[in-house]
Amino acid sequence: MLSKELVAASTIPLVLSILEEGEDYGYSLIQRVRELSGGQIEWSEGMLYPVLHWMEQQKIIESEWRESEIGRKRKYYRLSRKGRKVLQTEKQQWMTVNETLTKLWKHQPRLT
Amino acid sequence: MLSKELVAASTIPLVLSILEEGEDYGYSLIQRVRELSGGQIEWSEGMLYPVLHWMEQQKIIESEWRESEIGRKRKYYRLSRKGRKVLQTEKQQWMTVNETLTKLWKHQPRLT
DNA sequence: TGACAAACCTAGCAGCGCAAGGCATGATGC
DNA sequence: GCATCATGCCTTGCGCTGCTAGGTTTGTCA
Repeated sequence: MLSKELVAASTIPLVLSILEEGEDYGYSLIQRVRELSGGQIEWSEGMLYPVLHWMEQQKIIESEWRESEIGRKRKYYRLSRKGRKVLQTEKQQWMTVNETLTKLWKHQPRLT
Repeated sequence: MLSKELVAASTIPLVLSILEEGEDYGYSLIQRVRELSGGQIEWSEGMLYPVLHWMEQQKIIESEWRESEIGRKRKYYRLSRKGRKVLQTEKQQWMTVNETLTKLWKHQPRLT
């Protein structure tokens, strides 16, 4: 189980990154993330839906109610133009931290 | 400037990783992180000191007041045995998320 | 017909991040 | 001799927000 801080930090980048590959809906996002992470990342609906609403309000994603092939209604989300930009800066930020950590992890620890 | 979520998620891994290389004190940690990140990560004292206290209380780091060579008192921190274990799981968690994101970023976005 | 999975929603409040403010001391400059 | 800056540590308090817990609807399968 991941720390809640790490979950908080990665939720938006993950949602944006998945939507970059094509539209998707909430319930499915939860499962995609579980699969992609090999079961390590477990989102609850209660945390995801509010995030999606916030992201839509910020206009970084757009939604559309549609009937799926199997006859069930779903709210599909896709990236907006602004969302693509946000994703770029999120990527950048993530990589900054990642590089800082990686730099430290490459060192052999000093012997003291 | 990094998002506060990302700062929250990376603080403990960063502190532990720096201390893995050898003991250090609070004020210096702030500067080390600034340098390591090329000025991207800016910790405030108000957020760091409480974290250090919490970490000490959890016994993942240990502290010792010492007079530095230049005659100023400093509180030096070092990793405990438990801290090394925590660092391992933190690393693992970080890499899990990083790999999930990297996996997504490698794809060419589908054309829709 | 009732039980489960799929799919979505939100009120409410516990908990905590950190801005803001405080203290002490050494060095530097004039 | 005294003001100012950099170094170095500490904590209170409260504004914000994450997410638990609870809810609804619809389709399907036995």
